Amino acid sequence: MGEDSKIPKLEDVAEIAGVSSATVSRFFNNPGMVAAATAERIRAAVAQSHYVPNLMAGGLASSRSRLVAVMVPDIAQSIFNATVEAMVDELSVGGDIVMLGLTGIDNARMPHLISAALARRADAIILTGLLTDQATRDLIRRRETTVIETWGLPEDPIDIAVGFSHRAVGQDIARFVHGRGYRRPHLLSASGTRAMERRQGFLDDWASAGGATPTEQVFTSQTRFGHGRAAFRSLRELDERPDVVVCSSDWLAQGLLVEAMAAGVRVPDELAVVGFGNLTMAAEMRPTITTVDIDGARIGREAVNVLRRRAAGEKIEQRHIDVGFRLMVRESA
Amino acid sequence: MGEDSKIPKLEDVAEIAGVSSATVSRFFNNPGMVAAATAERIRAAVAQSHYVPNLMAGGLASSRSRLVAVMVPDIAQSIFNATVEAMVDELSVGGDIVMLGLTGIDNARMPHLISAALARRADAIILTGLLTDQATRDLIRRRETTVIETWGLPEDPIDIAVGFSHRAVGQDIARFVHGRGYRRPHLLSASGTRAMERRQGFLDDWASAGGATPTEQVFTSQTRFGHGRAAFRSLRELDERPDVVVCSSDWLAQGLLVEAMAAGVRVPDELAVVGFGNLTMAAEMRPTITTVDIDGARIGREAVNVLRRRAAGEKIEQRHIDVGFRLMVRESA
DNA sequence: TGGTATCATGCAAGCGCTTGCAACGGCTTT
DNA sequence: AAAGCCGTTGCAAGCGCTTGCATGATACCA
Repeated sequence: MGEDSKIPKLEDVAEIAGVSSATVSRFFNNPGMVAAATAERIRAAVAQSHYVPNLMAGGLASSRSRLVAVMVPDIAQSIFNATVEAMVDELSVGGDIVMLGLTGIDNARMPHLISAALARRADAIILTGLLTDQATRDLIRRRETTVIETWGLPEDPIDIAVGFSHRAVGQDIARFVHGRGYRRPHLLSASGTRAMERRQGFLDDWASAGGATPTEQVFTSQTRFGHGRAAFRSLRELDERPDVVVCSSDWLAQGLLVEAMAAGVRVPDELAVVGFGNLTMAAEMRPTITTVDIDGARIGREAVNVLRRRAAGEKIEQRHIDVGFRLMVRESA
Repeated sequence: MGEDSKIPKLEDVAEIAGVSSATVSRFFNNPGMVAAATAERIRAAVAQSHYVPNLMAGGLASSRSRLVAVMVPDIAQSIFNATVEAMVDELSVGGDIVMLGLTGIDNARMPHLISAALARRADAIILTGLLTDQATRDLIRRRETTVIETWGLPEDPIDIAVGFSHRAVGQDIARFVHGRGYRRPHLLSASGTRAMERRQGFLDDWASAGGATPTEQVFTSQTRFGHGRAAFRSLRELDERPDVVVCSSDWLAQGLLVEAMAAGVRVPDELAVVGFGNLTMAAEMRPTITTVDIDGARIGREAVNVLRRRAAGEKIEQRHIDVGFRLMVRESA
C-alpha cells in the first residue's frame, strides 16, 4: 500500500503471497493445479493488492483474447437484439466479452469492423447480417477464425450457420393464409435479402396453390410503424382491396392495425394482418397480432454453445444449425 | 506466401519492405514520421502479406487498449440504444472498439463487468445505468480510469457526467400539463431511480402550483405496451377519472392510446396522454404522442468527445455536461 | 568546408503475462 | 531400501508490439 501505489501486477501478488508469478498465473487459469494452502495465500494477496489481471498481456502470451466480436446492422430497434443480448449474457458468464460492431443497415462497415476484430485477435466472430465482401471472406478464411453466421442458413456458410430458413417462413405463411381462406394477399416487404427470401417463399407456395399473383409493396428503408400506417391508406385506394396483408415486420403490422382501428375497419373480418418477428407488443396489441416467432435468444445461445464446443477442441461437422420458427396464430388473421 | 503461412507479424512485413520493424510500427501509429517512399514499400508489403496488426501486443506495449467499455442495463428495447449506437459509430471511426456490457435492469452485473473492463485495460468506461456499488467505485478511482456517466447528472459524478436533469423534466411536464388546464393528472411510473426523480419533479411542481395530489401507479418491471393497455382499463374504474396520464415511457403512452381508441375514448378531449422518450413511433402514432425528447445520440457523441479531449491531454474541469431535453407537444395532450 | 539542425531509421529493452520443462519432496510400490 | 510416481512449484523463454535513445544521412547556414 505505498503512497503512489502503481497498478499491481502478477509479480506483486506473487511476492506478497510468497510464491512465484507462475503459480499465481496458474491460480487464475488452472486453479486445480495449485495447492489449497497456496491458493488461500494467493487469494489474500489478490484482495490485499486489489489486483486485476491484465488480459492484454495474458492474451498475448496465450494467444486467446477471450473476446468475441458480434456484428449487427444496428441496435436501434433491431430484431437481432434478443440474440445479441443472449450472447452477451452467455459469454460474460464465461469471462468472455463481446466487441459490438455496428455494420450499418447495408452492412457497409462490415469489412472495417472485421479487420478491427482480427486485429484484436477475437476468438470468434459472430455475424447477424450478411458478409458479401469477398476480400474479407478470404481474409477470415486465411486466419482460420471461427465465424458463426446467424439468422439465416446460407448454402455455403463461411464456417457454421445458426438460423432458420426464411424461404420456409414465407411458404408456411402462404399455406396458413391460403388455408384460412384468404384469396387476395398483399405483401409488404423490406428490400433486404432475407425479407426477399421470405417473400419469394410466399410467392412460390402461393402460386403452386393456385392463387393469383399478390399485389405488393417494397420498402427500401427499415420498416417502421409509420410505414404500416401509410400502407393502410394506400391499400384503400386499390381497385381490388386485399383481404390479408402479409408484413415483413410486426412494426408494419402494428401501424396497419392502428390505422385500421382509426378507420373503423374490422380486423380480421374486413382485413387480416400477418406480421413477422413476434415482438413483445405483438401479443399485447389490440387485436393481438398473428406473426412468426423466431427464438432470437436461442440463436444467441446456440451460437455461443458452438463456440464453447469448438474451444473445447471438439470437431463440429454440422455446418447448419436450424432453430426453426413458429407461426403464432392470434387474432389479426 | 509459404505453404502453411502463419499469421504474419510486424517483422515479416518489415522484412518484405526491407526496413526494421520499428519503422513499420511507426508507419501505423505515426505515419507522418516515415518517409513517403518507405511508406509506399511498407504499404505494399502489408498488402502482400495480408498483415493485420496484433493490438493485444500493441496495447501491452503502449498500455492503451483502444477499447471503451459501455455498460447498459439491456438492449432489448432500451431507450439507451441511440446513445450506444452513436458511441459505437463515433468510436469505431477512430479505430476504437466498444466492449458491450449488459448489466441487467437492476445493474446487478455491473461490478463483474467493470472488473472485466479493467482487466482489458479499457481506455474508458461509459455508464448509462447507475453504479452504486462502493467497492467498485473505489476500484475505479484507484485505477484512475476515465469514467463517463450518462443520461443523468448525479451530484457527485465519479468523473464526468453527460446527461440532463430528470427532475427538471418532471417539473416541465407539470408546468405544461397545468398550463394546458388539466387538473387531475395520473402518474404512471417505472420504479427506477430516474423515473422516480422525474416523478418527484412533477409532484413538487404540481404541489407548488396548487394542484391536488395526483393519483398514481408504479411499475416495478420495465414499462411496456401491455402495461399501458392494462393501466387504461384500471383508470376507468377510478372514482374520479383523471383528465391526463403522465407516463414514464412512450410504450405506456402507446398502450394507453390503443386501448382508448378501442374504447372510443377521445384523446386528448376526454383523456390526455404524455409520454417520455420520443420513440420514432411517438410521432407516427394516432394521435401523435406528446412526449419528452432526449437526444440520445448527442449524449453518445458528447461522451466520446470528452474521451477524445481527455486522450489529447486536455484537462477537463467541467464535471457536468447538460444536454437538456425538449417537450414535444403533439396531439395527445 | 566545417558546423549544426533536421529527418528518417535502427537498436534493444521492455510491456505483464503463459507455459514447457525441470526440480523437488513425500508416497507408494515391489 | 531402491525405484517410480504424483502433485506442486519455480525457471526462463517467449508472445508481438512500442518507444527512448542513438545513429547516419541530408540539408542548410555562414
